[in-house]
Amino acid sequence: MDTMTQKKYEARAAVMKALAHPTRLYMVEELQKGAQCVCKLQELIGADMSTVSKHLSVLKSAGLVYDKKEGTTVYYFLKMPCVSEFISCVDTVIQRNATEQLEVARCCIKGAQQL
Amino acid sequence: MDTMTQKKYEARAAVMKALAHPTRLYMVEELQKGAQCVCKLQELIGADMSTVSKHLSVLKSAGLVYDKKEGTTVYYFLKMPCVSEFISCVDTVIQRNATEQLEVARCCIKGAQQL
DNA sequence: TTCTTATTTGGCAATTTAGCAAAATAATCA
DNA sequence: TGATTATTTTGCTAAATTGCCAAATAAGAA
Repeated sequence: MDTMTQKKYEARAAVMKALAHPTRLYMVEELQKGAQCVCKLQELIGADMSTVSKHLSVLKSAGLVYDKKEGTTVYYFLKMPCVSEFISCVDTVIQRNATEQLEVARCCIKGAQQL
Repeated sequence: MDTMTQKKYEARAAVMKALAHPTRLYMVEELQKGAQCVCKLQELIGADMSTVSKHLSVLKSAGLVYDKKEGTTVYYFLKMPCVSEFISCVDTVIQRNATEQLEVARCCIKGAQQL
């Protein structure tokens, strides 16, 4: 694999990594509805303010959000027009996995037919 | 955030995590072209066989691939119909980031206009 | 200027992840 | 059966990630 190709996968992985956390996925979905300040996100998430801020900076480094300061308040905006389809894809995988699991249970585990 | 909602984001993050590695993204893209045995993937990737095997098991645990044994050879198959769009979305983000960076350079850094 | 509010940064411990090497499995072949 | 090939598992160490706390910044209000 040449260097260019390697760089390509590293770049993709960097974006994926930024999204690979429950809290950050939640943030992304909230921000899809509209911009929010850090304080509001903290309220929704319920973690330490510094934790929320750090998660936002991870998303920002990956270029998934940008921020805008108004007074002392910082608003974060999502810049990922394809989020919906993106998340739908992930949900499709999850749903298929669940379905498969269920089928295995139904046919192979006694007492699971009625599930 | 209720438990159900939390579970949802954790499930999504688990899938994302499985994809958040250059090697695994490469594997996914190779498998999109068609099933491959571990040996072939190792050859393409050039890492230790055990490393390749472990990456594949991560993808498998996330339900992104399944495997089929033929003799001593194990073939891996991708089961993620939406991969293409998924990766396109990531690439879109990367490209926009690159474009923005370039614009910043052009307008704000002396000697960068000709880029 | 000092106080207050909103946010970011630095430090640190706990957990997770990555990748190699060696040992364990599994299936086929001689 | 013993040898061979393909793959997985285990053990280990190094590196990265997470989240809280405390300290540092930044902007506006008193």
